Amino acid sequence: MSPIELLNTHHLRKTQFREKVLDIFLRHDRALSHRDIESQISEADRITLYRTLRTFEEKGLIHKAIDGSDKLKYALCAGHCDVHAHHDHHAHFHCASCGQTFCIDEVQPPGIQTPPGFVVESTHLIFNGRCALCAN
Amino acid sequence: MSPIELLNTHHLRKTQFREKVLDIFLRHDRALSHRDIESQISEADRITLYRTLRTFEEKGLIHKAIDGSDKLKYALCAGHCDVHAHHDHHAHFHCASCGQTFCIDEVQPPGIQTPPGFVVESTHLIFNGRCALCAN
DNA sequence: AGCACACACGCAACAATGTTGCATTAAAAA
DNA sequence: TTTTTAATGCAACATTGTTGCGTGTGTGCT
Repeated sequence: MSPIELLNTHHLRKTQFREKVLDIFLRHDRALSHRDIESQISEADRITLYRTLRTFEEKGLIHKAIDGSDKLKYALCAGHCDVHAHHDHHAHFHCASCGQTFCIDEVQPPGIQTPPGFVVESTHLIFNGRCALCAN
Repeated sequence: MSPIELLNTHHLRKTQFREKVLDIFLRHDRALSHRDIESQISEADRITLYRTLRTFEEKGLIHKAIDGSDKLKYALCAGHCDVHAHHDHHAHFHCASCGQTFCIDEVQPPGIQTPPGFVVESTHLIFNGRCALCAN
């Protein structure tokens, strides 16, 4: 999947900036923070990036990757997200050492016994620890 | 458990400010953000609160309650945390409507099959949805 | 009780992160 | 190509978090 294809299928205008951002996501198989992305685009405009990420999330290209760190991160949706709802029920692994966040698609969050009256809309499962590189 | 007892058992100095903060935690059975606490103390000093919360977390009185919102929250430890390690493997429910976060002690996070080399140190399970009050 | 020491507090200054408004520019439609 | 619509870039501002330092307060000691 190329940046342009992604923009087309999600009915978004094709701009240089958006293509750059998507290209970065496609080249990294993990969740990225605002800073991660900004530092990889020369002469990136902070504000435009904030708005680009918000738009991408609203249109279902990316979703928030909740990893338990204080930083908000985003990851490319695996294709089953759309405009109406994110199906972000998958798990994330956050490395406490290098700060990187990886998507763990294999693990399914458990069912819930919430108190009566509570309605669950999405579930997040976070594993915190050390990645293969930092564990040694 | 009273504020003073908590400070004593954790070997912390008893100050007015700390007692106020602990009193707020004891009166609310849920995770609180910096803002939540600040707004309940008249003439609270932002910086002192940051340092108080950090100290409380280091000494094992409170722990970070990761709820998937962009805000960092803290909740009182249930007694099994200490100076050396937080046993924060329990689940949190975050209401998307009112923003409140509740601890769900009954649910146990599942085991993991992480990629080889990855070491898990803690697990967080977050349920996002609507609480009993907001669901109607 | 009084004293000394360590620590907590409160303030200032700064750094990082996120938001809003508006004029300009670029993409899509006519 | 022209018109229309949306994205961009900049300024200004709001919020959140950090660091340094002088002052005040709690605690242990004599």
